[in-house]
Amino acid sequence: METILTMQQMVKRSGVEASALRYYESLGLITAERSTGGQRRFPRSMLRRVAFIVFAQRVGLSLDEIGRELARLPTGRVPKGEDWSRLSATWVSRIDERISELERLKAGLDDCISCGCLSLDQCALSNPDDRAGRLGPGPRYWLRNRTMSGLRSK
Amino acid sequence: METILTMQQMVKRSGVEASALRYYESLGLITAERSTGGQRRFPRSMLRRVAFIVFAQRVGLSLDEIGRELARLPTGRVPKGEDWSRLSATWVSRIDERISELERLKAGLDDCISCGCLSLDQCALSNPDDRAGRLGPGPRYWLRNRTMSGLRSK
DNA sequence: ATAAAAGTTAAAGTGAACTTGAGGTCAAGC
DNA sequence: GCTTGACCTCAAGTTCACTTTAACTTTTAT
Repeated sequence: METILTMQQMVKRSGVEASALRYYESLGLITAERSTGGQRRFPRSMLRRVAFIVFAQRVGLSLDEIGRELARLPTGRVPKGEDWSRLSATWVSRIDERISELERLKAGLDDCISCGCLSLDQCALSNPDDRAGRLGPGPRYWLRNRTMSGLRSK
Repeated sequence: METILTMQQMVKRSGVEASALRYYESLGLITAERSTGGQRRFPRSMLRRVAFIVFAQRVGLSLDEIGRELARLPTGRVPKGEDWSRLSATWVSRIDERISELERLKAGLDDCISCGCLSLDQCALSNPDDRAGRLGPGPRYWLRNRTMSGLRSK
């Protein structure tokens, strides 16, 4: 178990491509030391940071949000388990929200799609007012807020 | 209840912006008659088609997939409730998959993030091999397949 | 008859999260 | 010492699902 990893080792162990890791570094989500020749040398702790990023993305956070979360980690020392779990504590409600939306959609498959109510006027699931109220400027944003990221609405 | 709708009426009743409706038409997801002057005139049945599109997006399908679904509708007659529900029948399993992923993520918040296992090597939730096997060419696609659209894997 | 509102097209722009390419440098093994 | 594979930077390209803009034409209401 080396305590310092090269780019390739990071890629292998995290499953995240080099280009993505460089991109994350450019956003300040991760950091790396440099060899005398200017190549990246990652402390092992970065592996966990990358894991957190991947995990958070699956939960539905944008890299921007992830950056803000990571900023709340203690500086100057390697974060401990409890530091990480403090961050992810707020995710549970987001996950629950998205799950319940999916449950509603599932229920709506029969109730709403197969019956005549999918005229958009009467259906609670795809009610334009409902949508307009909750979702702001159109389906693009609505999708970003509700389906794609799924958990970003507040 | 007019049987033919103008653009504005479509927008009002569907909650989907005119630019999006034009875009959908350009993709062949919806169609429209034209007035003598070249303006779009939508049959009422298009409202339901748009509703289906919106619904399907919430479930997590891409417009491309939605197009393929819509292609399975009967041509030559206005689709009935059962036609629609036949299409959406396959979604239930996709929704269930995504829900159970979210459940796993939720469980992982404590099990995986806060403990030491989030070194990516031992953790089943963010195991690179697991990911690599399921997700193909990297996190970008992985995110498309699993988080963003959530339900597209087969 | 005319003004205002609504609609048209085609092309370019947007934002997120990367990826790709060009043109070079670094490090390890023989 | 040299080759080979890994690595570097910076800029531009990609995908998706739209939106915006510009320059015009239709429809509707007065």
